[in-house]
Amino acid sequence: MSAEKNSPARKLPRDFYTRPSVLTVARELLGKLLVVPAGDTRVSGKIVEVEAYRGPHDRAAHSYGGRRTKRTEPMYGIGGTSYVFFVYGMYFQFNVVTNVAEVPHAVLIRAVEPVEGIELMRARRTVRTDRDLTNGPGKLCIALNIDRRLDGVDLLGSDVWLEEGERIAPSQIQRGPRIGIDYAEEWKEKPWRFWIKNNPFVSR
DNA sequence: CATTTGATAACG
DNA sequence: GTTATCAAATGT
Repeated sequence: MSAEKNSPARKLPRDFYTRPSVLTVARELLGKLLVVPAGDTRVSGKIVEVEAYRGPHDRAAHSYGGRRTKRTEPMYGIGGTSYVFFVYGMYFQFNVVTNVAEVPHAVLIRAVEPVEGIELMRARRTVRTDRDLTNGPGKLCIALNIDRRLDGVDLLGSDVWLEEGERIAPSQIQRGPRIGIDYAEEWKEKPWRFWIKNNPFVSR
């Protein structure tokens, strides 16, 4: 496993992230592999559910209205930067920043399917079934050990990154409204959540 | 349905 | 500086 530990050849390139449409990037993130190294091994998961946030216009985005604080700063970085934030007093959420610098768009990773390091995930999460390991945005952060230390890091670096994965046919992709943003008025109905049809690891 | 705390905005 | 409000969720 150490031979491909950091497999740079499969890492998604900068221009995957800097494209202008956050919706396109969100859709194409499905099937990709999210990797977080753990010592000499890797813990990873296939992305099966995402949501796009398109600030400053999107009322649901933390960058709504151009809000720029210490917390939201990473969103203004270049595409391919990570944005990890803390919510509800106990959970982290992992996001991939898209577009060019100064345009605060991001994609929230809502669920992944465990691929590598499943034993480590089980140790970190104490749940009955493997299905509950990573089927939610807060859960996957615990399973993959994603926290504040990964906020604002470069996804082309070696702390956390994304790799080429399975190609998902357009017919296998479903879309619908985002979750947990009841305060976002007309923006809450935008169908900016994408997931892989029938995948058991999509959040409930 | 209770939980739990950092970030943020609104004060003064 | 201090205080009040609330949040891209989860476990039960």
